[in-house]
Amino acid sequence: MKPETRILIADDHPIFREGLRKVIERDKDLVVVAEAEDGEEALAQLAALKPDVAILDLDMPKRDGFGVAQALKAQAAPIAIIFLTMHKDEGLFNAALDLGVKGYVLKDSAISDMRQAIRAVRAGQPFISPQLSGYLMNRHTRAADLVQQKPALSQLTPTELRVLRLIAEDQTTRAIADTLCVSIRTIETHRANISQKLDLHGAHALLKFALEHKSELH
Amino acid sequence: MKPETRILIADDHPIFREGLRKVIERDKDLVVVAEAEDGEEALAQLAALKPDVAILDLDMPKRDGFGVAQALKAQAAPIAIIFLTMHKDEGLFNAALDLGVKGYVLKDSAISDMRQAIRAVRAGQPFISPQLSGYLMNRHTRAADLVQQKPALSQLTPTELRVLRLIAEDQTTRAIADTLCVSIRTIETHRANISQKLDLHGAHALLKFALEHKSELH
DNA sequence: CCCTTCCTCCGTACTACTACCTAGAAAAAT
DNA sequence: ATTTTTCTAGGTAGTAGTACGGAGGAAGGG
Repeated sequence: MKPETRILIADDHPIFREGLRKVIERDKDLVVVAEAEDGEEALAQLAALKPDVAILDLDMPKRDGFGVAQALKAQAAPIAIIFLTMHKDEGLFNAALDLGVKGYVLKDSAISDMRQAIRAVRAGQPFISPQLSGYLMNRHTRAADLVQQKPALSQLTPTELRVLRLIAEDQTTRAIADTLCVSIRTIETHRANISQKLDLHGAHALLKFALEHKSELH
Repeated sequence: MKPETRILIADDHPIFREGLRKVIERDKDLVVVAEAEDGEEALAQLAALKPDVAILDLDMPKRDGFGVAQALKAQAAPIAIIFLTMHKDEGLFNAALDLGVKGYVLKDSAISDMRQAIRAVRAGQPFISPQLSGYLMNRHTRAADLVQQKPALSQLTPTELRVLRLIAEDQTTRAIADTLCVSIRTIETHRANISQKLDLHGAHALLKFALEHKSELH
């Protein structure tokens, strides 16, 4: 068997690459199979060698790490991506997450964190440098629910909460009625009451709300 | 002036406390002013000394770290809290965040991360051990779209993408038609084509999809 | 005991969207 | 120059959900 993880490092500073390689290869099962000094070279190497993990500097000539990630994404290549950057840029960070990048490591903490990061993304787990955890908390928590505590889900009755959970699972009113073994009309009443309590109006307001607050419903 | 940060360590293992103290006090401006071996003692010390940061083990006799944090919260004490734990427990983690705890460090990475964590929470910033970043992502985005890769938005035509964006903004078919100055029927056709291309079926599948992939539509 | 809350169910009208279908004009690709 | 794609628009039908309305029974606290 061969449980080793094959890695590409893309960064335009040779010294940095060398240092990172040394750090990574302290672990015997992590192998750096390629280095690249710009985005084009990285893509070529990635296509040729199909490594398991790509460590991409965001600041590179020709094509930056972001561009490389987009290309990989477009190819649907099964390569886990770790972004490496000096800058704590929230916009870039969010864009990276939206792209599906699971690893985001600050160069400051690369020495201590990179090996853990590689193992994490290899296992499909995300790994975010803790200095950026604030950004992560800002996502979706768009100040709305952090500033004003949750919009009073507490005023809902147990049954209403249950219905709301099922709505969040994209169940139709009929399906919910079957699940709870009650009439459709009952569920419709619950929907109406929930909407009224939460001040929701319009065609899909309830579904939208349920989807957005899914995680608070469990 | 006195820019030093005063710290309390609460953990029931004396050797661990000693080790952590050594690590922390490598930095001259970080001072461990108190140690406690259980929750009661921690609360007493906190009340007496009013340190800036409390590092609380979750697993302690008499009153665990969670209980101490709740008590501090109730007193509205201006003490930043860092939870320290061996366990990767998602429920506990979420409960901690809901309590307002900003620092959450795994014991594994305490040696390398703790000093950064102290500085972060001292500045009001969160610090989450990266091994837990997955939990953080689960909190508001159920991570569904990060795990599976994108279902080919590329096969949509420009107009279809435009319509999809407006759907994601919760616009009704009529509103979209008005915005684009075309007939409602045209938008309905677009919706039908988009749904077909993305293999979406059911009442609100399109809206749900649009909401979940909002970030990829810009 | 009364009153409130909660859960249950129904009627009617209306809106929004889906699910099929056809079809013409313009633009792009071949 | 012909074919294909894209955008446009419509017909007809059905489903899902909203927006009102009303009503009975069960549980619990005053």
